[in-house]
Amino acid sequence: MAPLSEQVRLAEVAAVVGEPARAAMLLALGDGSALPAGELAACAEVSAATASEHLLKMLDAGLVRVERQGRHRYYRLASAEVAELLESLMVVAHRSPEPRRQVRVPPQLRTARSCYKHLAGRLGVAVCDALSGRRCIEVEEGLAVVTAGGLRFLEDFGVDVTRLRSHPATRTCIDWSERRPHLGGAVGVAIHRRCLELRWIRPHLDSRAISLTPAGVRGFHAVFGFDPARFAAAVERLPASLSRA
Amino acid sequence: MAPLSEQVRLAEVAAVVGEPARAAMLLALGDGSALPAGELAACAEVSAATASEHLLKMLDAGLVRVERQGRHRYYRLASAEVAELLESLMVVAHRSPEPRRQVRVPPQLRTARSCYKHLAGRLGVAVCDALSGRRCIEVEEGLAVVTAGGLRFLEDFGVDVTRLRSHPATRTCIDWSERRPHLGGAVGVAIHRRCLELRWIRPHLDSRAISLTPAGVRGFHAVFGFDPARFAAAVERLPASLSRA
DNA sequence: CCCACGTTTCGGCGCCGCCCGAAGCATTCC
DNA sequence: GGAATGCTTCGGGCGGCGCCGAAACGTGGG
Repeated sequence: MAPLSEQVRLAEVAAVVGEPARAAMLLALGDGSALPAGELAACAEVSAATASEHLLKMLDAGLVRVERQGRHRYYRLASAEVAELLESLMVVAHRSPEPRRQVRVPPQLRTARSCYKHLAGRLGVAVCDALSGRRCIEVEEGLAVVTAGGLRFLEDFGVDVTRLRSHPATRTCIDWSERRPHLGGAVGVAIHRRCLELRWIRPHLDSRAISLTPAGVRGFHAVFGFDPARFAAAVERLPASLSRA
Repeated sequence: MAPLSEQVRLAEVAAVVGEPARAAMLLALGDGSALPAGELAACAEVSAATASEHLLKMLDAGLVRVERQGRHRYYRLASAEVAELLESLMVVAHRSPEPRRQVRVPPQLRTARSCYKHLAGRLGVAVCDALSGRRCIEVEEGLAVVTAGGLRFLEDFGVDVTRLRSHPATRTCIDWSERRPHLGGAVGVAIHRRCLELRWIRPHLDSRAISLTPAGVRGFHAVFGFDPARFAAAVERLPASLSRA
């Protein structure tokens, strides 16, 4: 009955995440961006003092890192492992029955969002499906293997595939809102980056949601075959000033 | 700032896990076995009444399932996703700096343990390394691809490889105690099952730790090339009555 | 049928941790 | 230098949650 320390530490980490204000902050950092303490306080809807305490605890628990920049302190997730932990929690949380209350995923998040460094939500799943349908990838539980045709496709799309030739596999994650897999790992990250480069997508400032630009609608139609109407809800309607570079 | 419901539920799930007694119970169930409420109370070192409350909360949160058998109630993890969540937590918990206190992983667990349905700990990592060294698998971040030689090796070992021919890749997990990858996914499960079949390993009753049988020592030496002395600490010293079938 | 046992429900106690306002540092801007 | 800004530290209040013993419930055994 010895194994104490491991249990204790697991519980400690979970307890740190398991506080609404802290969870809100972690989710705000979920796409890997760095935010100053004040903004995180606003995300969690608590005072600066309270937020500071929470941030200290998350630092101690190894969930976040901080770097000073002038009189700001920018916090970000400590590692990709923490992002994975958050995803694992989302999967379980979204499936949990929880008697009455029905879950409502905010439509913006559900349509398209970033998951650390790759695409998720309906858009992420659609990309995965499109590649799978064109035999660019073979999807099975937890991972996807890029085919020879997939290599050419990705190269045409503008992704650097040199590393991919020797290691043609990549991870997939279960998408918590869609309950279907989307591409993660190196390939998922590369596609996400390429979409940003092409300005097909634009992350929101205040959440992990993603907008499609008009160019993105055309591009996803031309390259992946998406019905332009399918992601109409995600087409950017905000002035560019409200979006990230 | 709308996305409330998702945050709330994530925090709820994490809070349920983030309580020492509940975490202890979850870890006791971590290998997928089913245990009655009373035994879980003992694992967590709380009264039956307290344990019952905890179990109710974990049921509500969708972390565990229960089935009645006579006057016992057997609890088990609700799904593989919950097991993955626990692993994610272990990874973060084990890496977290946490000022002074140094982590002590119980040696039994560190040497060999099961992780839901596959091998972990030093033994799990050693199997992964051995396969990798013999070019049976190509390991990269988050996954491993089985080579043609690997297919033959696994077939000789007695694993059913029919499905593997068309889908030659499998997941890897970061081992929280070794900080190195071990095999998960279908291949990891198959190897674990085969080792059980051959009676090379025997799970403990009271934790996820695993013993090697004398046959296991010989077998791992013959097939995977392990130094027999390397896992001497894990060789079963208990009477068989204390081990699971 | 009654008792033994495993489990859950109830009531009440005690502590931990979340919260905020105010004060204390640090940094930048004028 | 002084004032404004961003963040942290301190002190105290309050609510919630985990804990247990006792009692209720349900099942199986004699």
